[in-house]
Amino acid sequence: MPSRNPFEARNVVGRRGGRVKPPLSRDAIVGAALEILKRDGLEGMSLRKVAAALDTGPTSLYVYVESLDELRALVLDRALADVDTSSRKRDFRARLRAVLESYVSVLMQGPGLAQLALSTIAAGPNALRLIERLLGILHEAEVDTATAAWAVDLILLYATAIAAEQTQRSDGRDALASLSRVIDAVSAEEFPRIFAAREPLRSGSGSERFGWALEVLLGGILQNRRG
Amino acid sequence: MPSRNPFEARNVVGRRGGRVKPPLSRDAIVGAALEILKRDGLEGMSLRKVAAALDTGPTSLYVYVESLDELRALVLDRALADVDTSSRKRDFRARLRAVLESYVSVLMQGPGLAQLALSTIAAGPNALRLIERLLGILHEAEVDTATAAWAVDLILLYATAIAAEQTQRSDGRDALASLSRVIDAVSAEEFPRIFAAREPLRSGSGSERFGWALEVLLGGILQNRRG
DNA sequence: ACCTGAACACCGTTCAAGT
DNA sequence: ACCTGAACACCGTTCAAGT
Repeated sequence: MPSRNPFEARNVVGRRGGRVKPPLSRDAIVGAALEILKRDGLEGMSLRKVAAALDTGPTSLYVYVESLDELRALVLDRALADVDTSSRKRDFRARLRAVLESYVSVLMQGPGLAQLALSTIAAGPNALRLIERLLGILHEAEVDTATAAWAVDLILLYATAIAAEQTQRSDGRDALASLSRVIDAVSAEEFPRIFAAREPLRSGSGSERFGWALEVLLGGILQNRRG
Repeated sequence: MPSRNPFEARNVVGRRGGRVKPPLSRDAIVGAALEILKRDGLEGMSLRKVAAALDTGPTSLYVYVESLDELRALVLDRALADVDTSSRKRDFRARLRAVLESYVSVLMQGPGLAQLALSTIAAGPNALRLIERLLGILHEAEVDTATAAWAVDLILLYATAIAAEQTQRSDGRDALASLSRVIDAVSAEEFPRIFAAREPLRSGSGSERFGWALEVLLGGILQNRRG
């Protein structure tokens, strides 16, 4: 008896390009979708492409996934599994920074991931694990629970937005580079302050600005405790 | 001679529902698109719908607009024309808050506007006007130019994200309400800190949190001046 | 229970042809 | 210069039918 179920055989026999066709499953679908998201961006991740990658038709996915929206949420949480929350650095600032840098670097693994994180309120198990860890670090920094709850929201919002800004491109051009060109073209008469600030508006590497912003947020949070 | 150009007549004669069909123009297209965006959200704003609203075919729009991406950027800037930057309140904090509240309320005029602002780096004339004003307010608050440049970025990022979070819905359900349900279901053993913070994580009206976050940002900025 | 093909109601964009 | 119809290469989702 090679298999108890006659249909099972298909999973073994079905091939594409000589490789065995893996059985469909929620996990397989989410994995394939994440790969496509990293490669083709948020708009490029379609149910039809995911289905094609798994050697099946788009309708088959609906057995495992309710809608594209649900798939997007699953993909986001799957990606967040790679966030390293284990930093044991002594200083709580360094710990916070290490965890957030891991989060940002995960979101920057491809175009679309950060955009997905911005347009979806993350609430899967890996998002919860990250939130739990950030709450813990703020607790060690003697931030009360009520303040920490709002602070985590603010910090994650910022980190996500940074990652999105950094990976954003429109029409294949780097979006920040386009902004830079607009700023350079501003007239001193119409927008004197932008003109005066045109250097710092464009300057600073991603991580420089990230570090500064983290100090701003942390400083502001510590001095605005609600508890 | 009723008209110098025989084709001109079409604009006068062409009607739909008894109303005169307005001539196509960049402005008309952007205006129609903004209306649809406010009603149907970002994904609902399609070139084909805009064309239909203007009683023409989708291909006609390409005479005035390069792509959907360009149209989106134009629509965002058109919406930002409604931002009131004229506050003359005495306290610079109150001034900053008034301008940002106007910005957020504009983005909350419908679903999709805030989402659009998050996914597009705003660089049109109305975005520049807003940035100019914020730089001015920070200057009055004695923030140096270099710090102000980064600070405006941070503040706008936050305000935009708040508006997006607040107007976001997935599958017709309020997205924040969904999150609230997830938090309520969290186990005290697996995620003790989230469990402990479940009240404040959900609590606070939009404007309460907005006010707090603004104090955090401003406090942090004032104590982290780079100049 | 799982998978499929066909169909429906949409998309953005291009291109050749018209006025 | 402006506008159009037809066509191309895509979408998400549903439904009836298959194993």
